[in-house]
Amino acid sequence: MSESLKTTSVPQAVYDALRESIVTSAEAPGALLTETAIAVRYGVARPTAKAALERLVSEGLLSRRPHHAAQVTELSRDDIEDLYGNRALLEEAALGILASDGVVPIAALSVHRELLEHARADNRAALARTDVEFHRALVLAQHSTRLAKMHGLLMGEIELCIGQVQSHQLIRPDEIAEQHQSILDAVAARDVDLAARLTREHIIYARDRLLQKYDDDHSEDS
Amino acid sequence: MSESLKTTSVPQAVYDALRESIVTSAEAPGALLTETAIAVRYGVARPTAKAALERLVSEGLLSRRPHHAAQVTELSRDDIEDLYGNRALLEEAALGILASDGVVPIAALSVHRELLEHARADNRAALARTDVEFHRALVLAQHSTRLAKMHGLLMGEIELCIGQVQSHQLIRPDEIAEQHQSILDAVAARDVDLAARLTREHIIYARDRLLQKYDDDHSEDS
DNA sequence: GCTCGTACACTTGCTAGACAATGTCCGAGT
DNA sequence: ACTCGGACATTGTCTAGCAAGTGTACGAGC
Repeated sequence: MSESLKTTSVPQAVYDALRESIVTSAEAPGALLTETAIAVRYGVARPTAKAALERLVSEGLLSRRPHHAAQVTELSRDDIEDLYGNRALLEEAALGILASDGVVPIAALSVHRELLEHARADNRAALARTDVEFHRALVLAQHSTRLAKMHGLLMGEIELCIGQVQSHQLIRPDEIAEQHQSILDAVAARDVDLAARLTREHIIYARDRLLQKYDDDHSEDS
Repeated sequence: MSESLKTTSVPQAVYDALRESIVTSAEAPGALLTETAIAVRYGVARPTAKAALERLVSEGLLSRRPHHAAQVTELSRDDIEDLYGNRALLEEAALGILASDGVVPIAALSVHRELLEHARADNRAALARTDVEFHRALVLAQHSTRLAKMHGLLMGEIELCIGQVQSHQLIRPDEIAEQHQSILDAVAARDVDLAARLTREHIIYARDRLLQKYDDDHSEDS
C-alpha cells in the first residue's frame, strides 16, 4: 500500500476501470456484471461496486432490470443513428459558439497534433481514441457547461459504439486529420456557418462509415 | 401496510420527495443537506439517503465538495442564460422532428387543455408547472431517446430556476397558451421551419421574462 | 410424455453499525 | 494578534445480514 498514489476515490477508480473494460469491448455486449462479481474483481465492498454500476447504468453503458444483474448495453442500428444525430446537433452548436468567438482552443490543438502523429504511424486504434478526445476538447473549450455535460453523456455511448462496431478498422487517417484541420481553420477565420457545416458533415461522415461497417457485420447472419 | 401501494423503490421515493422540496424552494438555495439529516427525515438508512443525494448532485440540483454536506445549487444569471440557450437548441430540434413527421402528440394536447384550464382560473403556480409538463410531453413525443434524456436533464435545473426566481408571478397566461397553440398548429401543418422558429422564440421569450425578474430582484441589494 | 406448480438458488434492495479520513472552527498558548 | 492543536462534524468505505423478487429446474400429477 505504498506504491498507490490514491489518485481518486475508490468508487471512482472502480468506475474508471469498469468503464474502460466496457468501451474497449473487453466485456462483450450483453455480458452479465453482478455486483458481487465486480466487488471481488476489484477488491471492494458490494455497495461500492453497486455505486459504480449504477453510474454506468445512468450513463447508458449498462442496462439492468430491477432484480437482475447489469449487462453491457447492446447498441442497435437505430441507436447509432440517434447518437450521431444528436452529436451532430450539439457539436454544430459548440463549433458555432467557438467560431463566433474566433478562439481556437489550445487544448484541441495539442490533441490535434497528437492525432497527426497517430495518423502518420497508421495506428488506427490510438487514432480512434484521440479522435474522441479531440471532439471532447473542442466542446469543452466553449463556455456552456450544460452543452459540455450533455456532450459528455453522448460521447460515453459513442465510445461504446466505436468499440462494439470495430470501426477503427476502416478509418482513413488522412481524411480525419484533414477534416479536423478544415474545422479549426473555419473557427480561426470566425466563419460561423462554415464551421458549423463542416462539423456536421464530419460527424455524418463518421456515422456513415460506422453504419456501413455495422451493416457489413450484420449481413451474413440472420 | 395495507394502504401503501409500494409505488416505487425506497431511494426513488426519497429522491422524489427531496427533489420536490428543492424545486419548490422549500429548501432555500444554499441550504445544507447532510446525509444523516435526510436519512432521519425520511426514516431511511444513510446509504439510501446518500444515493438520493448523489443522484441530485449528478443532475445539478445539489452541489457538494468532497467532505462536506450537499447544498442546494444557487443559479446565477449566467446559469439561466446557459440553461435556456441549450433548452432552445434541444426543443427547436425536437419540434423540427415532430413537424417533419406531422404528428401532433396526444399527450401534449391533453396537457395543453389542462394548461388552458389553469390559464382561465388564473392559477399561475399550477400554470408554471403545467407549462414545464407540456414541453416535456412535446420532447417525449419525438422518437430520439437521447434527445429526451438530455432535455430531461436540462428541465430539472430549469424547474429549480423557475422556483428560485419566482417567475410565475409575472407570467401572462394568455400569451403562453397562445404561443403553445401556434407551435402545435405549425406541427400539424408540417411546417418544420415555422415550428422550430416559434419554439425558439417561445423559449427566448420565457428566458427574457425570467431574466427581467432576476434583475429586478438583484438590483436593490449589492 | 407433457404440463403445471413449487421450491431453491441467485441477485439485488435496504438496513444497521462501525471506523477511518478529512475539513472546519474555536480556543489556548505564545 | 497570530499560530498551533485538538475537538467536532461529515463523509468515505467496509462488514454483516436479512428481506424480497426472479428465473429455473425438478418433480408431481394428468
